[in-house]
Amino acid sequence: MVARNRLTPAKVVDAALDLVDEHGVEGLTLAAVATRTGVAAPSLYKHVASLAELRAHVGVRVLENMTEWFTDAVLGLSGDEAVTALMHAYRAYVVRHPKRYSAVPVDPLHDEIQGAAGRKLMEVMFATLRGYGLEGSEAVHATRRLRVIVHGFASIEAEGGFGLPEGLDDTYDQLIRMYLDDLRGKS
Amino acid sequence: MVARNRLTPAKVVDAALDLVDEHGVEGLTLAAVATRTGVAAPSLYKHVASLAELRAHVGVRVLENMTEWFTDAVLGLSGDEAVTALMHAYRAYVVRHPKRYSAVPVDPLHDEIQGAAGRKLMEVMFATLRGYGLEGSEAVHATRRLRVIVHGFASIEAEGGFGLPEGLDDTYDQLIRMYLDDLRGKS
DNA sequence: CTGTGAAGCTAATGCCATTAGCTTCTCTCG
DNA sequence: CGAGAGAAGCTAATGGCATTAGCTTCACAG
Repeated sequence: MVARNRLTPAKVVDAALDLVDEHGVEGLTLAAVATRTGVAAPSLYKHVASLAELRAHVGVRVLENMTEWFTDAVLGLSGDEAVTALMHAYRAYVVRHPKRYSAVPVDPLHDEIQGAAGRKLMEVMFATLRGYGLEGSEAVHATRRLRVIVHGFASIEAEGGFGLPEGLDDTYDQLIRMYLDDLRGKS
Repeated sequence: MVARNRLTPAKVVDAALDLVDEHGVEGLTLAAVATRTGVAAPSLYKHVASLAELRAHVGVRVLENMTEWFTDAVLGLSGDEAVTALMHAYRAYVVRHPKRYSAVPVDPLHDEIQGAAGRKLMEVMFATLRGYGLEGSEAVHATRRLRVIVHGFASIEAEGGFGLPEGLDDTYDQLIRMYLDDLRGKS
């Protein structure tokens, strides 16, 4: 029998993610996680090596969540439809969880803990561009351009960086069209 | 006569900016600024209200610096030449000062301290697009798209977010061309 | 020559992460 | 059934940091 109220690394990350969603990255503190999980702060070290590591695991959780969400969004679609769906899904995720998105480091690829999760997310983007007949570095460039657009827009919107939210839907539609035209123009 | 070794708010921000450049935002601590300015930590409060305020002032400094740099870059140019110069200047600034760029909040527009500096920077972008005959909200959208691209690329590059730096120049050139084509297509 | 205000200092508080070392509980194996 | 080992939790202690309070000093103005 597994004990009932036992804390696990997963539960610690759950609590941490909730804190990030509610109060942003600055709100993620071991003291707060301890309170929320009903445990003394030093006890957390039985499940997590440090605050830094906990932050990394939260990042993994978010990256995996995004990957799942985006995969669902593009399943069964291809070409412009798939790209459009992916871009809308990306924005929708960030609008729904703005603080969470701001907490994910932009450079997960070289991180020991987050590397795999980051690469999987990139894979989804890369795969979505299949069918455009891009070869070698062309595909890499196209993926990068896509990432620049979705991340650029999302990170600004997540932090309220556009003045008024007036017409943001239009701006995003224009970005999507710009990207699709660009893909087409290079074929 | 003004005393020689007197600390001033400006000197405090100087030291803070150096710390950010060297060790990133996390490295910006009042204790470190105190050491670097040769003063006891509490003495800083004679010049700065809090660590948060100091961070905001560092942000202002960077925004002003960027504005100056970009203004120089586009002076005397117009149309595609001006846009290209602005985009290259943006990337060049961030490559030269990556940690500094990461320290600037993405939402300076609504901040009491940084609002004016943020708006001036946006003004430069907006003005660079003069001459394309964009009317009303068209100009707003075009400015936003430009910002999305330059910020998206720069923030990823600044944190080493692209896998290898292979071919990043090409990727950026493609983004510039994409944006220019987009501007042209809408005229 | 004096006194006032700014700039600096030391002492103290409180929050947080992290470490050390002890206790307790649970499951496994004899 | 009965240890005993290992995991998970706890309290106490340390050290870094921001911030506040209240004192001292010093340059300058009158």
